Amino acid sequence: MPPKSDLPQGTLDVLILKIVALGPVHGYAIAQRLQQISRDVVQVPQGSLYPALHRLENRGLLTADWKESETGREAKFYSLTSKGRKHLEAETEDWRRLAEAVSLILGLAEGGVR
Amino acid sequence: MPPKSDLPQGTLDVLILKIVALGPVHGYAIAQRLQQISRDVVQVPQGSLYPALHRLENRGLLTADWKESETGREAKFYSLTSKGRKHLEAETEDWRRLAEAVSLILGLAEGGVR
DNA sequence: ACTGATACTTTGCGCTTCTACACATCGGCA
DNA sequence: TGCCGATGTGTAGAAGCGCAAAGTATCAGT
Repeated sequence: MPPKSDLPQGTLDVLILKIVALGPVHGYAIAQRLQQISRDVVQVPQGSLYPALHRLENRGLLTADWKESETGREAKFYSLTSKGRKHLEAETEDWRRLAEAVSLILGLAEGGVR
Repeated sequence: MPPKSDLPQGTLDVLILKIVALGPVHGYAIAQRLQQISRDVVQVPQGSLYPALHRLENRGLLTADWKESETGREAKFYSLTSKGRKHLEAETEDWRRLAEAVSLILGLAEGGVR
């Protein structure tokens, strides 16, 4: 079981947007899914999750509605706005480019740059 | 030419350590190499670079010596300590695990989790 | 009656990054 | 001679973000 990693600043937003993009979900479920899919590498504390959700809602990337959850309890279900969808695409592209660049650098051999 | 991406928190340290690991270099050259290798994806402002270097030095991961640079000017050359080398290995491993997890999540299809 | 899981909220701390400066030397060019 | 860009290091202020911690509430199982 791999130990968890703290999330770099800005990464949480993209992950949340992506999960929400798969269909309306409430906050608690988002954290569970992230943890589950990443096999415990990504663990989102509530103190990080809910402020992030409010942030995204204030930016107009998410909308929220109170509905009944699967367990019969009231929960806030988040959906992606069209603005959020565009943002997700851009952020995803950014991540890909960055991840490629970082991997390139970290993969450098002792020889240096040629 | 791809637009630059802002670096997520903590990523800068690993990149710096990696460049320094290839051989002693001064700060200015570190920024140049990062930008060059990443094809302008990674651009390190001086206001981010030097505080990061001091931070790493204070943590005992880097040591600094004033030497004459290639152009004949005085410059601070940074070297990796053994502690820094261990740290770099651990951080690199962390990055790999995280990048894999994030890519996994961002690569999810509309179908959701099975 | 108690514990654990579900579900949301808020506060305060600490850290990092960015923008914007400031300072200094050197080479090239008009 | 005067100016500008590149080289090279540095600081100050502001803004953002993630995390720990604590609080609130309901529900299922023991």
